[in-house]
Amino acid sequence: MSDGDQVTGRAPARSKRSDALRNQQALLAAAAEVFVASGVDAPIREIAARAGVGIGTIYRHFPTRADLVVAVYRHQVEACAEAGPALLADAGSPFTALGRWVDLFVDFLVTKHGLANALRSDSGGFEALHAYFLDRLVPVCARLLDAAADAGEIRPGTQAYELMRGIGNLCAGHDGDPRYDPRRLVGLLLEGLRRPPSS
Amino acid sequence: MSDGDQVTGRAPARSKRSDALRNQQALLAAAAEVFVASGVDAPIREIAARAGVGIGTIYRHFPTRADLVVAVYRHQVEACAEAGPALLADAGSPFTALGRWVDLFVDFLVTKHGLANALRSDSGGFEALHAYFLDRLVPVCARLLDAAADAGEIRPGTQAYELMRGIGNLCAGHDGDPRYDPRRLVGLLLEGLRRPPSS
DNA sequence: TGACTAAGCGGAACCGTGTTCCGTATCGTT
DNA sequence: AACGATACGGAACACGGTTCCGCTTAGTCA
Repeated sequence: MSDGDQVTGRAPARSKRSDALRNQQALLAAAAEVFVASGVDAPIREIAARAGVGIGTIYRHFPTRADLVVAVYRHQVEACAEAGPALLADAGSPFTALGRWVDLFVDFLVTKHGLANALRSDSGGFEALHAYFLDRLVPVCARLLDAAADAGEIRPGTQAYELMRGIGNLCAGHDGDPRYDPRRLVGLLLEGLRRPPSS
Repeated sequence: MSDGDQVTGRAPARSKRSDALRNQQALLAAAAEVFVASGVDAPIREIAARAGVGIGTIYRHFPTRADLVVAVYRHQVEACAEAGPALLADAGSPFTALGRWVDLFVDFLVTKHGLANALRSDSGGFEALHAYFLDRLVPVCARLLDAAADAGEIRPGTQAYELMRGIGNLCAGHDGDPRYDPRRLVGLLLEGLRRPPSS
């Protein structure tokens, strides 16, 4: 890990210099994009270029590839968690918010997917991350679902864990096969969640 | 595939020149050794060096890594199959023959292990290979078991498929962890097969 | 047997990645 | 403003895959 906290703690930003912090953020964002576009095996240089930093910088912040992947993972979980309430407040309707949120969640899953490979050998740190991810996101999703249900936009009674699990499974087989677009199916799933027009 | 036959056929050695054939054999043997020692991701150069040929030669015979791995796989199955009767004839006792044969079989399994990875994407050719391997080897093992049982060296009634499956499973978790030596356990398994001294 | 041809060989050279290292730029402080 | 610590960038190196081409040699034919 490049910063000093455990999975359960918040990022302490223990850094000294402002530019270092800026670069770290840029790197996390760039890596997330590149991972989505090219998988976790994307060339380091590509990530550095996208972030607008040198190669040395990336190695200073994240000595190993696993460090970077884990950091992105946590960053994405955080972003997802924080985006929930924000979307609820900003988007036109709870259902729209839910839709946007699910989109972020899918981004996250795609990134997460190669992660299992990148972390083989990394002892049991993987399970801890997974638990963290569930603890953090299920409540957020639940709140979005509740809001949409309260607004009468979707049928009530859907369980957040179940929905997230379903989305996760839809994203699982994703191997770059152009014939299989998980996002399309997830969209369908959401559509199916809609309350049937009150007959 | 570099030679032109299917899984079910014998190697046709359709080549024209003798040295080409020799090199192909040397390459198969060398690759098998290197795969056992360093896994299927071993550098091409290392295999070429071990076989005493140039890099170009390896690429001419086996254009892709999968080609080489498949060829080694089939070569090993063949070697295993042919070694059975030979060992039975040469070794002192059927049990010794069985022991030696199992040793070869383990070599094969270790090689085979990384194979699944190397063949992802290679359509369903993998299942065909697996079926071929079972068809070819189960009878050989069965004959060794029968001979040893007839000689009173092991308890009768052991099923070849079951034994092979068990050995396969013992070799499965093999990740280069020095604390886990499949061969040791397989030895134990064989020892357990021995007929208890007729009480 | 010797000349000839093309199959086959070796490995230098090239490319794309990961990784290291150090001179330079920048930040924050005094 | 000056200065030391910190961080930055990217050239340089290491390493493995892949290509390509001049040389060697097996096999043939007279």
